[in-house]
Amino acid sequence: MKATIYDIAKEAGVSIATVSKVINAKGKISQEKRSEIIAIMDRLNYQPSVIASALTGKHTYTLGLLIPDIANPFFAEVARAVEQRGHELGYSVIICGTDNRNERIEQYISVLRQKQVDGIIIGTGVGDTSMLRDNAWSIPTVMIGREAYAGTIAHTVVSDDRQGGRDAAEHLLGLGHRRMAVLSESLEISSSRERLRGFRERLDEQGIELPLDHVRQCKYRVEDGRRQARELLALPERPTALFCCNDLLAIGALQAAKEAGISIPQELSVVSFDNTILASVTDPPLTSIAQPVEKLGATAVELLLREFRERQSQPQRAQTAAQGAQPQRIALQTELIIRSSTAAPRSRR
Amino acid sequence: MKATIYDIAKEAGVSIATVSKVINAKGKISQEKRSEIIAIMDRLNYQPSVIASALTGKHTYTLGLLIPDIANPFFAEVARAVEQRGHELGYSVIICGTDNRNERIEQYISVLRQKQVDGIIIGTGVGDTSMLRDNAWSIPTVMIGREAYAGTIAHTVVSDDRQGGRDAAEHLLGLGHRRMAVLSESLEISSSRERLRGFRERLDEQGIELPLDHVRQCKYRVEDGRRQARELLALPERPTALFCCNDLLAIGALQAAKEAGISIPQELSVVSFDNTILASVTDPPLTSIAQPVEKLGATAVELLLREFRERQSQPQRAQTAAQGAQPQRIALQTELIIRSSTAAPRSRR
DNA sequence: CTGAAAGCGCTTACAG
DNA sequence: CTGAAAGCGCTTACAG
Repeated sequence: MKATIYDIAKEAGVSIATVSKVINAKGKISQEKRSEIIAIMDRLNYQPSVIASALTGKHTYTLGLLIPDIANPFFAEVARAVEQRGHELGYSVIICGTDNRNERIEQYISVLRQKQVDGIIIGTGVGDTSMLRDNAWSIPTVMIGREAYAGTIAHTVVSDDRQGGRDAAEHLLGLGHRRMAVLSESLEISSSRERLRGFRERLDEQGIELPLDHVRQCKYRVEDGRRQARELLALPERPTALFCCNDLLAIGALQAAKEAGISIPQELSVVSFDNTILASVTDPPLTSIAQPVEKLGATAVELLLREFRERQSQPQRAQTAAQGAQPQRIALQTELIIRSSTAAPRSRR
Repeated sequence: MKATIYDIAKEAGVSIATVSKVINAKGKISQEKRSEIIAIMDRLNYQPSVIASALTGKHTYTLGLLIPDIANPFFAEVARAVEQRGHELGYSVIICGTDNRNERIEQYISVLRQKQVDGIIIGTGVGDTSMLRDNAWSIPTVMIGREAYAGTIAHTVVSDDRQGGRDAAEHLLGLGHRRMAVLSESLEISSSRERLRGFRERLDEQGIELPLDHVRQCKYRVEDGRRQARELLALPERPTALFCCNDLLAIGALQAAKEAGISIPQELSVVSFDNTILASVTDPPLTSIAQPVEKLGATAVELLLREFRERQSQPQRAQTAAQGAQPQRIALQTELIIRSSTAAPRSRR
C-alpha cells in the first residue's frame, strides 16, 4: 500500500501534526526532527495525497480549461501554453472539449465544480450567461480569447483583435488593394466581431467601402472557407484581397483560388489570423496576424493565481458579489507576420 | 456555501447514510423518500464532492494523459479522442505535455499519483523503464502509439505501424519507384522503427535496396525534415520517392523540394504518415498513411476501464505482480490515403 | 518546539 | 427500509 502520513509519523515516532508541518513547511520544527522525517518520507516513497489535503486545505492544484476543440491547432496551442505555465506554477489542467455546445459546457462546469478545481479558463462560447454568472462567484474564472459576459465576475485575456484587424487592413492598403472581402467566423463570437470591426474601420478611414455581401460568415472549418471564397471569387468585380479571420478559413480560400485557377499572391492576396502552424505550411505560406498564444495562456493562468490569493486574503467577502478585485481585462498585442500570400494587386504592378 | 450531504440530510429529516444511498443508487430506499431527497438535492443545487467521495470510494474519475506536445497536430487529435471517449464514460482527463523529457515525465507521474488519477495513458517516450515499472502495479496504465516496455504491466494500443510502412512501400512500388529514401523520426521510438521495418521489408521482398544513407533520422520538426530532405535530394542518384514517418517531416520535404525546384509529384513522390489535418492542407496535399486516431484514443480509454473492473473484482491480488489480466496489445489498422503527392516516376511515364 | 482532537464530505459495513 | 459510527488522509487551531 501507499504510505500515509500515519506511517511516516509512526516510523519517526512523532505525531501526524508534526509530519504535516514539515510537509507544508509550517510552524517551527527542530532541524533534526525535520531532516529525520524528510529522510523517512523519502525512504518510504511517501507522497501526500492531494485528495485528502484538498478536503481540508481547499486546494486541488487543478485547473479546468474549456475550449471548443483541442484538435484545432489554435486551441491546441492555447492548451499547450496554459498547461505549461500551469505546470510551472504547480497546477495540472483538465481539458474540456466543448464543441461549442451549451449542454457540454454546462456538464463540464458542473464536473469541474464537483472536482473542486481551483479555477476555470474559458476559451469557448458560452451561450447561456446565467450559468456562468452562477458559477463565477464560486470558482475563479478567466475568459481567454473571448470577452466576458455582462454581469459575470471573470477576468479576461484577449488579443487585441481590433488592432489586428486594423493591421491586416493596413497591410493590404499599403500594397495598394482597394477591392477587398472578408471571410469571418460567426459574428456571435466577440473576437470575430472585433477583427472585422478593426478591418472595416481602417478601410473607412481611407474612404474605402466594404460592401455587406463581401463579408461572409463561416464556421471554423476549411470546407466553409472554401465554399464562401468560391462565391466571392466568382463575383463580377472580383476582390483582389481577402482577409480571413483564421488560418483554417484562409486555407479554404487558398483551395478555392487554386480551383478557380487564380494565382496567389499575383491575382489574389490572402491575410489570415492566428498564425498557427498551418499558416507556415501552406503553399504559399500565409501572411497572418499572429496571436501571442504563449502569453495569452500564461497570462490567463497568472490572473487565476492572483485571484486565488486575493480571495484568500479577504475570506469574509469571498462569497459576496463584491469579492476579489475588480475584474481585469488584458488585451495583448498581435503581430503581422508577412509571408508569401500577399502582394500588390496586379493592375498596379 | 455549497450544500453538503449534511444539508440535504437535515432538510429531508434523514441520515446522511440514506442520502448517500440515493446518490449512489445503492441499498433499498423507499420510493417516496428517494424522490423527496432527489427533489431537495435539486432545489439546493447539490453536487456531491468528488474529492470527498474519492477519499473513501477510491475513484477520482480522472485520467492522466502523457504526450510529448499537445500542439503537435497528431497528439492534439489523440488528446481529443481520449478526452471525448473519456467524457462519454464519465472521466475527465488531465493533459501532461512532457516534451519527451524524462524529468518531466517523472514529475507528472508523481503528480498524477498524488492526485490519485484512476488511470494513466502514456503516449510519450519513457526513457527510464524502472519508474514505469514501479508505477504500473499501482495505477492502471496503457501505452498509446508506443510499445510497452519490458517488465511493465501495461496494456498497449498502437497502429499497425509495420503494416503501414509496408503499405507505403507497396504504393510506391506499384507506381514504379525503385530509388527511395526515408525520413524517419528517432529510431529509439518503437513506432518509427516499425514503420521503417515494414517499409524496408516490402522493398526487400522485391529485391530493392534501401541504402543506409538513404534513411535519415530527424526530430519531429518541419525544419529537420527540410534539412535532411535537402541532403537526400542533392544525392547524385537522387531518389524518386520519399517515405516520411510523419506529416511534419513530409512538409519539410515538400519545402526542400520546392527550394530545389523539384516538382511534386512529377519529379518526386512523397508519402507521409499520420494523416493529420496538415496532410490535407499542403500543396500538393499529401498521400499519407492514416492512423485511426479516434479509435486509438477510444480503445485506450476502454482498456483502462476494463482494467479498473478487473482489479476491483480481484482486490486481493491487486497488489501482486500477477494482478489484472494479462497485458493486452492491440494493433489497429492504418489506411492509405491517396492524395496528390505521389505519382509514377518520370522515367517511366 | 510538539501533540491531541476536531473536522473536511463522503462511504461502508453493521445493527436494528 | 433506515441510521449510528468508524474511517479515508490530511490540516488547523488550540494547548502545553
